[in-house]
Amino acid sequence: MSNHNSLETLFHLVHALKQQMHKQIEALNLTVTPMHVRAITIIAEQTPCTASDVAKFLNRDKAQITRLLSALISENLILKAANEKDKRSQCLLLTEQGECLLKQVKEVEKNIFNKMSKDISEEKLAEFQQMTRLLTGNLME
Amino acid sequence: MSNHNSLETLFHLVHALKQQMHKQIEALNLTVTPMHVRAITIIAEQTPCTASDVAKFLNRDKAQITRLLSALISENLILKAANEKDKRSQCLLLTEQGECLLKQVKEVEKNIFNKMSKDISEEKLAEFQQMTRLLTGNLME
DNA sequence: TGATTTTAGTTGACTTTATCAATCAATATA
DNA sequence: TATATTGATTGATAAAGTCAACTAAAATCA
Repeated sequence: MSNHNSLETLFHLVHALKQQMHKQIEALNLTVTPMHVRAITIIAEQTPCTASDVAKFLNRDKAQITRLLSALISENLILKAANEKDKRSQCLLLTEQGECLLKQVKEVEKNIFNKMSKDISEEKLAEFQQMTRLLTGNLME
Repeated sequence: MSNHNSLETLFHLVHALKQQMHKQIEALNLTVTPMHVRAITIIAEQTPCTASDVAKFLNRDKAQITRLLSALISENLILKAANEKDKRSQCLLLTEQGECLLKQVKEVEKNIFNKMSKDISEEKLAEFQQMTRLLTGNLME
């Protein structure tokens, strides 16, 4: 496995993923972006969840997260509630509209996952994910 | 392997890759971007190579490729030569400066690859790449 | 052969993603 | 108590990306 080809192979896969996600989200006439989707999912799955949590999970700059969350608030998909533990931060919550969107998005992700993993065994997929995590861990040391 | 986690896992890996690449390119005081690097590598490895070839290889829009190549020409990293087979297109070639950059970039990629694959067998890596290609193929059908 | 369709490359306009720097206030640490 | 760190915001800017429209060359069709 030569180094250039392996890196390029991964870039290709993720690019294909993003294109597929874009296509299916668009087909549902949803106006959210991939990063919106990811943020909403994180907020739905972590409790409590602050901007800092999202930034850490995604390993992104605080500035980007602030803007991303601000957009989601504007779209009435999430809201901020005071964090009793820390006056500097706010807890993020999905609105009803956000919950509704999350359901649609989950469906999209399922479709994409099924398409991607067609004819591939659960075992192989589990191995693949394990390897992905290993590689990521190595890179982040 | 749940669908959301698997997609997220891949995004994390590629994000880590890009960050690592950025860090190492910056450390060499090179002013190129990741896409510059990828384009230069493609041009070096395909003969003949036209803008259309690059766009197809990367599965990107022609507009982006035109701009990318234009930037590389401005930086004197590549040049265009008439394509005798088709008056509409031009063959892309690396300049000496481009060749020099390519060598540095190859070193960066090798470092990243070695870091990423630390303690992982060649066999496992080959399997991983094979799987990556399968998944990409499924998505692009 | 001429008409029509497709393709290579360019430009315009706009969107999405992303980071560094600076700042202020709250919290943690020495 | 003084100092350092952290949460969030804003400014400024860069990189990556796409759709649309266009022109000219090439391919295809009748």
